[in-house]
Amino acid sequence: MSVPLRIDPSDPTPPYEQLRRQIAGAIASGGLVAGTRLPTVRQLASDLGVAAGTVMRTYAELEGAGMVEARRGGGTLVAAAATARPEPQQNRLRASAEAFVRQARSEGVPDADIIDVIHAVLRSV
Amino acid sequence: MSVPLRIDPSDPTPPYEQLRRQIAGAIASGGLVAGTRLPTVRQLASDLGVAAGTVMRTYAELEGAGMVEARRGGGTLVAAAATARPEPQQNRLRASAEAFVRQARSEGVPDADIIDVIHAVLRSV
Amino acid sequence: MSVPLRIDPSDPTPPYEQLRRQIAGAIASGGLVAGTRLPTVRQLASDLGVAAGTVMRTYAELEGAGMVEARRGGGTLVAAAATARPEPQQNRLRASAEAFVRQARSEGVPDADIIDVIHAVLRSV
Amino acid sequence: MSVPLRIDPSDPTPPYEQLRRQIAGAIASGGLVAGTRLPTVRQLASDLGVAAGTVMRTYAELEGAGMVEARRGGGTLVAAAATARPEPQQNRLRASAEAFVRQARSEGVPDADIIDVIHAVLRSV
DNA sequence: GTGGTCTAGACCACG
DNA sequence: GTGGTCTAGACCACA
Repeated sequence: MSVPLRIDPSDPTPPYEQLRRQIAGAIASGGLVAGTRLPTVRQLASDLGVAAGTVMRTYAELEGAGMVEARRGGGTLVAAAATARPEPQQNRLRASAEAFVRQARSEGVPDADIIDVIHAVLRSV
Repeated sequence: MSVPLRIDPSDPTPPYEQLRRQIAGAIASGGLVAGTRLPTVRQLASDLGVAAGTVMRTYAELEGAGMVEARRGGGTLVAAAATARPEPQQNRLRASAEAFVRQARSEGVPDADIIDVIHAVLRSV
Repeated sequence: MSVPLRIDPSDPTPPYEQLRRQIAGAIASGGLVAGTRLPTVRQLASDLGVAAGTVMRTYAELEGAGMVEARRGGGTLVAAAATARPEPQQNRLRASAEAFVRQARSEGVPDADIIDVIHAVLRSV
Repeated sequence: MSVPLRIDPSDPTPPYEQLRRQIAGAIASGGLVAGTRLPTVRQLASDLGVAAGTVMRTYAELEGAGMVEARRGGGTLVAAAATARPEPQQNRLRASAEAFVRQARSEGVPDADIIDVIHAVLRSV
């Protein structure tokens, strides 16, 4: 299961932070387990269309938080120490749902519409 | 039940945007109903310890999104038509919903549980 | 042929709006074509003798209207899709056009002359 | 031929100035001839949904410019001195067309669309 | 160097 | 008193 990363240029939250949250979230929720190798700085930068410095900063912050370990001579790995054991799927599902709901509400979508769109998607996808 | 607004200085998301999301979320979730009067710009600014211009910008963005209505000399009110929303967001909402649903299904979560968790989150968040 | 921008201090219309109209007009009329790079915020500010924030606001509003695209570290460009415009304005445009046409007709101006004068103005203004 | 006055709350130009321009324009173009009596301050204020002070300021500015004369004991008249003789309709038509085009462009409407909407209106009205 | 945000205080328009 | 704008300068994120 790959972890899809993307940055929204119209979001005032700086790109390095958008990225940090997504990766941190994936680690905390067990989507990324200890020892997993993260993409190269340059690789990820070009994938996302951002400057290398932006990705570097993201990795640096994650390392500062102990969630990631930079190996001398190449490669950034998800840290063993601070990593979460894969949690029961219920919690991950819940976390995803919360993220989705929060975002929708922040865009002014009323609760009723949130429910509607979920039903619509379940029907169509 | 008043709506608690707060700013996290350690969050790289700019204060005006943190505020915007909280108010937008409160309106979308029904925590703030149409016609409710928001705190005055200067009042809220001094409560939060930020400059008046910061709150002004938050209100301005909400007004631009049609969620709020500012009256000169009067205050700032939650807009009556705070539900009708333009196209673009509908598409983004749909895309987010699809991503969420796909992920859940890929983990074997039954549709009924997807709906349940959304309702649970709407109630609790 | 460069586009002369100027601010009239004696005009009660706020400077950021005077500027916005001039640039928007230039784009709409084709005086500024897609991809053209606008002056930097600080450059234009010092040229006009206003604070940088004033120009920033102008650019921000233009970006919100989709007429301009700002790139961090790069400059501010005339947007490629500077033509696709949302609904509401179409209605306002239509209303203005109807008012204009009604007035002209009520004075006995033939349709052909109405068209002629519009073309003449588009050429000269 | 009545002169339609309206204020646009979403226009950053202050209401007293929006009003001033419309009346001044009507006088200059001959739409309002010398001696014509303007509406009462209170009357106009309630018609437009603005405060009386706003209309008072408008009238005061027009009087300062000599375009209008306040009569002791009631009534504001279009001044004889500075008033324009009714101009040939060609010029008035042209002035209206220019105002329409400027507004449309300031909203980002491309020239082609301006022409289109005029044709559409001519067909439908 | 370029866009973007924040501040602190001043002044204006409106009710 | 309430919203809205401007200034002047500082600091941040990005390329």
